[in-house]
Amino acid sequence: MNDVKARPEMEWVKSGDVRISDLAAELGLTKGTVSRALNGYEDISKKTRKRVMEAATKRGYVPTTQARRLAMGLTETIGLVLPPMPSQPVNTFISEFINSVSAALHLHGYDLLVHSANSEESEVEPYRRLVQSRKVDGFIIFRTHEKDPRVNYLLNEGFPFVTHGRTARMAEHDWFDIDGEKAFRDATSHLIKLGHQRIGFVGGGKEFFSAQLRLKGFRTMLEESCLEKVPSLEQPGDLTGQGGEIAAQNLLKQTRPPTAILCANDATALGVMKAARELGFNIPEELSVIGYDGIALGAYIDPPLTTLTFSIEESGKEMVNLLMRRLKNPDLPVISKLASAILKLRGSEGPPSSIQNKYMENCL
Amino acid sequence: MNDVKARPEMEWVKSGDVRISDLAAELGLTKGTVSRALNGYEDISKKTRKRVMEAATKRGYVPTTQARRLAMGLTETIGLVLPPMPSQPVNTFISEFINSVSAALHLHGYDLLVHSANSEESEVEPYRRLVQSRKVDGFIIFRTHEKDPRVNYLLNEGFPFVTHGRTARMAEHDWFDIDGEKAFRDATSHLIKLGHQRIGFVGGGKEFFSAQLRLKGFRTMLEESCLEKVPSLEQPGDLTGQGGEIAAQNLLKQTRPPTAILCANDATALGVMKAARELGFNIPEELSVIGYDGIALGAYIDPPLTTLTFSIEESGKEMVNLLMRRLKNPDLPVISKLASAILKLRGSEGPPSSIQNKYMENCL
DNA sequence: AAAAATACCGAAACCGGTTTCGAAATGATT
DNA sequence: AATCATTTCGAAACCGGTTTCGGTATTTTT
Repeated sequence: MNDVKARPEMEWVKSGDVRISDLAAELGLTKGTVSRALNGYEDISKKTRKRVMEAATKRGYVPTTQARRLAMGLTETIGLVLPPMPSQPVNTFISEFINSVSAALHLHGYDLLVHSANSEESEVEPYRRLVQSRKVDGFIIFRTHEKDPRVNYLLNEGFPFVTHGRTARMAEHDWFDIDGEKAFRDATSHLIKLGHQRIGFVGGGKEFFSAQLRLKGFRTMLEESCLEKVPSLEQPGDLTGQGGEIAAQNLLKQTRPPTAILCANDATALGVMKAARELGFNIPEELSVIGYDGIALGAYIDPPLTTLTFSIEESGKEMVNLLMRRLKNPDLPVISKLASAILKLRGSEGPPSSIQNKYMENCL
Repeated sequence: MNDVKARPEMEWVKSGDVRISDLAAELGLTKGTVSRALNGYEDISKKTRKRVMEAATKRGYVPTTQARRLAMGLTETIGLVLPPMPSQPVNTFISEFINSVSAALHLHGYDLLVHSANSEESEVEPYRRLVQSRKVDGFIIFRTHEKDPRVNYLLNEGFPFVTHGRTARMAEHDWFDIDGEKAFRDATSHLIKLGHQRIGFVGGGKEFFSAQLRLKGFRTMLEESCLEKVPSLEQPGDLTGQGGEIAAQNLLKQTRPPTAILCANDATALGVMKAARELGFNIPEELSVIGYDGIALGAYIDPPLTTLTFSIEESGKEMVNLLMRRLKNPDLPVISKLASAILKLRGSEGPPSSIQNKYMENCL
C-alpha cells in the first residue's frame, strides 16, 4: 500500500505493520528482551524498559493476538452457542445478554465467540467442534435443560463452563440462576391477595428446568394459601407467543375459566393476551396476566404487561465472574449464585371482577 | 493428567490431547508430511495419505486453530461490534441478525467475534483495537450513519468490511441495504389509497442514513400524489419507543392531527401507539400506524402492527457473501445489494374516519 | 542398462510471539 | 584488588501448525 507519490511530512503510522522483531532490530535488542520489557518482567533495567515502551508507542506496536495466544497456550476466548431460533418472537433477552457478557469479558481481556447452532445436528455438536479445535477456553451456556447433554459433554470432558440456569447436575458445575421459584411464589401471592382463587399457569416445556421451578413456586404458594391444585389450570407451553395462544385457549374455554394467568415468560404472556382479546376477555378486568422476563417492550402494549424482571446485565457480569474464577483455578470447588426477580407491576393484573371467596390470611 | 491407577481397557480418546507431532512420531513421518497429507497436497502417495488419515481419525486429531491461523497468516474471524444499547426496547433484530451472520460465516469456516461498544469511548475505538491486535479479518457493520466514522477509519486503513446500510461513501465500500425509500413510498401510497390526506412521519435521528432515505420515500410519494408537504407533520425520533411517544404527542396535539403516522421502525411505532391510546385515539379507526422492521412481536399487540418487513436471515447471508468475496480478492470492484421490504398488513391501518377529499389518481 | 523424469518424503524455515536458562557486565563486599 | 552477588540482557527453545526446497527412491525413457 505504498504510494509512489511522496506524502507530506507526517507521522505515517500505518498500524499493524510493525512486528516485535522490527522493534527489536530497531532498538538493537532481541525479541525476548523486548517482550519481557513490554510485559513488565523484573529483569529489565528501567532505562531499557523506557526505551522499549517509547519505541513501541511511537511505532504503534500492538502484539499479534494469535501469536501471543499460541505461545501462552490459551485462547482468551469464550464461546456462546445460540440456540436454533425458528421464528422466536421475543428474543430480546439474547441480544442484551450477549451484550453484557461481551462487555464483562472484555474487562478480563477475553473475547466472545458467538456460534450458531444448526438445528439439524445434535445439540452438543457445536460445543464438541469448538472444544476440539481449541477455539475457546470456556463456555457460557444458557437455557439449560434438566438433563442437559451439553453439560454432560463438558463435564465429561473437564471443560470449563458456567450455565445460566440450573441442571440435574448443578452440584458439579458453576451456575447462575434467577430464583424463579421464589419469583412465582411472589407473583402467585400477589394474585391471591388481589382476590384470585382460580389461577392458571402456562409453563415452558418440561425440558427447561427453569420452567419447572417456576411451576413449583406457583404450586407451593397455592398450597400455602389452601387453594386447591387444579390440574386443568396448568398448561404446558413452549415459551413462544404461539404457545401462549394455544394454552390460553385451553384455559379460557373451560366452563370455569381462571381469573388470572401466570406465564413462564413474556412471549408466552403476549400470546395469552392475544388469545384473551380474541375470546372477549378484558384485561385486567376479566383476566389478569403476568409474565416473566421484563422485556422493555411489555411497557408499550395495552395494558402494559406486569412481569417479573431481573437485570440481564448483572446476570452476564456474574456469569463471567464465575467463569473467570474457574479458568484461573480449575480445581476450586463449585459455586453458584442465585439472584432474585422482582415483580414489576404495570397494569395487566388487578382484582377479579367477582370475588367469589374472601381471601383468607391463614388457612386452618 | 496420567492416572496412577490402571484404567480399564478402553479406547481412551480424550480429545484434544494429540498434536501433529504426536501423529508424525507415531507414523514415523515428519510434521510437514503429515500436514501435507491431511491438507490434500499432491506429493503424497495414496498409501501414506491413507495411513495418515486413518491414524488422524482414530486418534481424533484436530489441528489447533490458533497455530494453523498463525502459520497461514489469517484469523478466519469476522468482527461485529454491538452498538451501545441503553435500554433499547425492541432489539430483537440484533439477535436474529447475529444468528444469521454467524451461521453464514460458519459455512465458510469463519468465526464471529462479537464485541460490545463502550458508550464512553469513541465509536471507532473498538474497531481500532480489533484491527491493531489482528483479531479479525473483516467487519460486519450495521446501523450506518451518513458520515460514519467507522467507515472512514476502515476505508483509510484499507481493512475489509461490509455495511448493512448505505453511507455517504457507499461508492467506496461493499454494502447491503433494504430499499427503505421504496418501502416508504409503498407504505405512503397504501395510506393515500386508503384515503388519508394528512400523514405524519416519525423518523429516526438524521444521523442514521437509512432514516433519511425512508423520509425521502415518504416525501416523494406525497409529492407524486399532489399532497402538500406539511413540515409540522414530520417529527424526528430516536428509533426508540420513548422517541415515538414524544413524537406522537407532538403530532396528535396539533389542531389538525394526522389521520395516519408512518414510523421509521417498529419500536417507534409502539411508542406512537401508546401515546395515541393515552390521548384517546382509536387505532386504526381514528389513527393508522405503520412501522418498519417486521418484528414478530408486532403480531401480538392490539391491534397487530402493520409493518414493513424483510428477511433478516437473507440480510446476514448476503452480507457474509459480500465480505467473503472481498476477503478472497481485495482488489475487486465495490459491489452492493439492495433488497426490498414488503408491506405486511396486520391491522393497525385502515381508512380514515372522515374522508375529507376524494383520492385522486392523477394530479394535474 | 544407463540416463532422465517423476513420485515421494525429510529437513528446515517460518508465522510472531513467550519464557527459560546462562553468560556477561555491573555493583557490592571484604 | 580479588571475590561474590546482582542486575541485565542474549540465545535458544517452544507453542503447533504450514510451506518451500532439495534429495533419495522409484519409474520411465532411450
